[in-house]
Amino acid sequence: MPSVAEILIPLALDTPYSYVVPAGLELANGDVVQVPLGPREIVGVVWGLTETAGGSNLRPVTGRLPYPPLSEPLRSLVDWIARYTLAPKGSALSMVLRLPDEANAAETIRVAVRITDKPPSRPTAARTKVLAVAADGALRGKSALAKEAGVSVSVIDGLIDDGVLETVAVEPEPVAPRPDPDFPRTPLSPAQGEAVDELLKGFPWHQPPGDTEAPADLRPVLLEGVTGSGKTEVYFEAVAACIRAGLQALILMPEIALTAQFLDRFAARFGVRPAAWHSGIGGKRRERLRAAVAEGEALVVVGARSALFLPFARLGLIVVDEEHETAYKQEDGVHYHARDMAVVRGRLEGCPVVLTSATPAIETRVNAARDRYRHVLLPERFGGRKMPDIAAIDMRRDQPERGRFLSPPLVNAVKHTLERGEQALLFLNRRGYAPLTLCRACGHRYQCKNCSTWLVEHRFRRALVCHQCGYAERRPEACTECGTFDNLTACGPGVERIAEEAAEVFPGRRIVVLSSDFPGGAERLRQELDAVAAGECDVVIGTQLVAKGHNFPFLTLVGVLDADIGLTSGDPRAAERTFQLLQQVTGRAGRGEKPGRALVQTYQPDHPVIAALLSGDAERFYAEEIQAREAAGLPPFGRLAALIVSASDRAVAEAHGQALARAADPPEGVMVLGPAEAPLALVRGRYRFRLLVKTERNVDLQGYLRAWLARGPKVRGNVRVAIDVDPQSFL
DNA sequence: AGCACGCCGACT
DNA sequence: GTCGGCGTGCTC
Repeated sequence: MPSVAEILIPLALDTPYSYVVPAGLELANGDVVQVPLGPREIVGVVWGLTETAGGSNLRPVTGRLPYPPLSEPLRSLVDWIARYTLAPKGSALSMVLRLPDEANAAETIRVAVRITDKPPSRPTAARTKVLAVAADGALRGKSALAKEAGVSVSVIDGLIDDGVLETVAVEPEPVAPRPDPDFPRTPLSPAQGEAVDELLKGFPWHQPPGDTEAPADLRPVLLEGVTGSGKTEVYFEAVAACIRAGLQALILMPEIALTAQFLDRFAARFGVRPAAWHSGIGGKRRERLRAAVAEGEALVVVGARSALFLPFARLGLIVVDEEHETAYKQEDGVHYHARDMAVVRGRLEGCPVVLTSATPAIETRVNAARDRYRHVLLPERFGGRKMPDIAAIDMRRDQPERGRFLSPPLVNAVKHTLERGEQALLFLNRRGYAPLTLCRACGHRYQCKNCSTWLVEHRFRRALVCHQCGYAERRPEACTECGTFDNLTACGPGVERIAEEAAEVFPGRRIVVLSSDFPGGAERLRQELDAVAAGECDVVIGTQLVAKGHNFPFLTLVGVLDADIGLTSGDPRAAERTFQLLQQVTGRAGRGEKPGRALVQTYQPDHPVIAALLSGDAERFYAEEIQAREAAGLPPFGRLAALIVSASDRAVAEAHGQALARAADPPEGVMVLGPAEAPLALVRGRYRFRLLVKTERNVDLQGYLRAWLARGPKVRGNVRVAIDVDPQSFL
């Protein structure tokens, strides 16, 4: 009887394909194989094996590939994610199986040169310069040496040919140096020590001293502690314990937080920087790290959400840092939330999962409150540092002049801060100069021609820009609608406009604007962040990116320019988002010795979000918000989903979306909310139309959505429908 | 994801 | 007349 293998192929296919296993080939589930598919050969994974009677007309498996097989938990994760997200199984597999693309296998050349005792046969000026540098006998990379000597690489090559320099093959830089769990570290505070004990309690690989048979508790743990309470040091101890137990640990971080600062902090605890995994690491290095993970060599991996799909050999712990971060949401291809998938992977691997945050997501808080998750609290800042003092500036009373956005009390506070030689941050979560441009003559508002959003003026670039799809046009001199000359007006402030105002109000001060569109790109932005952290700037004007990642030790005053932004956005998570963001950004004040101060400009100081922020009473905010959600049947008590219809043609996307809406026929407990607030967006060359659905908790959302799709207009090749279960953003 | 087949418009 | 755009369907 021939063996038949079910092979899952990492393409948008729902089911595995069957192949005959040729005689002499032993296959097991999870093996990585090559199979013919149409005219080509492709990589797949053994998803099942059967014995079948009768000669079949199936094509044979070409052979097994020399990669570690996918473990059972990882295969279950693929199945689980495909089921939960309604994505084709093959698509889910493709997140796990990113095998080497030979194309970009280039790694920086691993050849170093060293001086020999042979003198150059023909000394030239350039050669002398090189020899002066190389005289110390140290090993250097070819290009590094050329650069240091100020000559071109060909001079070095000439010297190698001449025998003056010798080449030495260099061991590739280790991808995964071994962290030392017992590296000397600064002692923990008593509160931290207690949190560590509490955290480890119940971890299956942890034996509490003196307690021989403590029952394992595999519930995920929410590690909650205010900004500056030292959560990181606490979970580092869990990582250390995990390494001592001979297991691997994964630390997930939002992409933005994966900074040199964090890696250094890790190095201070463990002696070496951890292996880092993110979209930027490519080629050979990526493959070597992957292999090191699969062999259990890499003990700790710090990575962005895609690290969740690495083939760990012995996973012992997953930490999700800043678990409330929206960056954990994957919004294209397979839509998933990395925090939740981490919890699933932990369950499948039988390993503990720790979620950390100063401002947990509502759903995580609810899970903790209902004992689905354990809850470990760090209520105080580390080392007796005080929480910043937060006060409101009521904009109805302390109005700035017309056309200005900084209120007099805030200006004064900044001036005093600067006089003391300290830093101030003005926070406004709006890039560009002005969020809306309109014509004074005819009232025409400039809108993106792709998306349903206003165009944002970027004065520096002299352009109107769509923040959804990146569409940009030159800011017109005359209204494109009525032709009136020079009569466009900028409505509302963005960070650029605040910078303009700050330059007038704080003359002679060094002012920097930090936003994700920083001129010169991500690398320049990173340098600028470092410069700010080093105190080389007086006033920082920043968007939400300053709320995360970097610490600014000289910062003692935070001014929130418009705390009310986002409270009226129509997003069911608006209150939660705003609270988290403001809590994080005001928490930046006073990281150094000095206690910090935050001033919050608002038109509605009595709004529950603002009031909770001012009083520092996060508990009250969570309690009220949870109650409101429950009453409205919103997540985490009900569920939300979006159907995302996409097509390369705007009209097609829209028409198909509307047709789908008409075919909804919702049963009891399901509400089709209709198109999202700004339903249309252009994403990567395709128009997306978003339809929102809300269900009560006990409704089978997956089943309903499947039925709906089956009933709706037939999905043709150019139109695609994706399902985003519990979407995190409605903008 | 590729790749082929097929149907339409615009070129030597 | 054909070249080539892309929409459509198929791959065990």
